[in-house]
Amino acid sequence: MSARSGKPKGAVHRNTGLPAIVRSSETLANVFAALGDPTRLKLVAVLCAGGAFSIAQLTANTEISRQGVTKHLQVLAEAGVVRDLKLGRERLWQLEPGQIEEAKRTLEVIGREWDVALGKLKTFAESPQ
Amino acid sequence: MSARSGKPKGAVHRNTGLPAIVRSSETLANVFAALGDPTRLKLVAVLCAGGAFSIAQLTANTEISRQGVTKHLQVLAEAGVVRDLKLGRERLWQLEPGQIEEAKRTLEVIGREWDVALGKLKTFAESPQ
DNA sequence: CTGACGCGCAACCATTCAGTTGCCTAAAGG
DNA sequence: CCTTTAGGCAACTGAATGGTTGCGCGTCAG
Repeated sequence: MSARSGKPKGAVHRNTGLPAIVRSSETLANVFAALGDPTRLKLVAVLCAGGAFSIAQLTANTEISRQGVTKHLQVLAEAGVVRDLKLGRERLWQLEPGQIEEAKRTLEVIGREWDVALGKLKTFAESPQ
Repeated sequence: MSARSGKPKGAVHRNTGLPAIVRSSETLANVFAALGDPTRLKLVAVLCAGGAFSIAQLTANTEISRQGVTKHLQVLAEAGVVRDLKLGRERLWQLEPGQIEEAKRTLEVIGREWDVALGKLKTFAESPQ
């Protein structure tokens, strides 16, 4: 902080570039955080192969206990990445690709924005004087 | 763990579907985890606007101390999302979009895989017999 | 030279997190 | 009925995380 002077932090979310990245950063960060664990990433990988799987089935693919898997699934559910549906005495889990789609779009925006910035830098460097 | 017994974890990464998602899940999860924090997400959003920023500049946009920002930048750097270059007594940070691109591709694969699975389910449900 | 600035290192604290174990409930099935 | 199977709830532990403060070191400017 110190003597860096003013810069009213509203400057971050102009409507110029990076649009909803900052706005809903909470929700979005939740999605990324949910995917930011090897075990959960594997769970998602299994679930995206289609269908709905029970906790016991999902546990069979991991090295951890059933309760551990349950906790991970809850994290994914709170981030809106998966959804559960009860069936008899089982609880089946399936992917809910909405939030993943949103996260993907964010990464696209970041990459695009970066490319544009590079282009501007280039033209600036090439401009005479 | 309990009755988890053997299970040669090679069964997880068949080459059947979900390709490199599982293989380099460590690295990939690191990238997602790095993006899975509001402060870091904002840092990335600022950095993707182009150019290289010093720590002091980046700190001005957040509510936390300079050391806090430094730590976050280190996390991002270890995930390969940003890169630093020393210049005089300053240390400038810029985006390194390679890993972000990789992460984006992963999300694309997940979505596509899911769509394919839905399609199969549909045709199966519609098939006679 | 001297002071201010930008930054790194290390210690420290509180909170969260991943994972476990133990026990309890409920649905099937013989 | 009794037993098995799938899962939920709660408590607990160790490790990681986010954040802070204090201090020391190089670098630039007057």
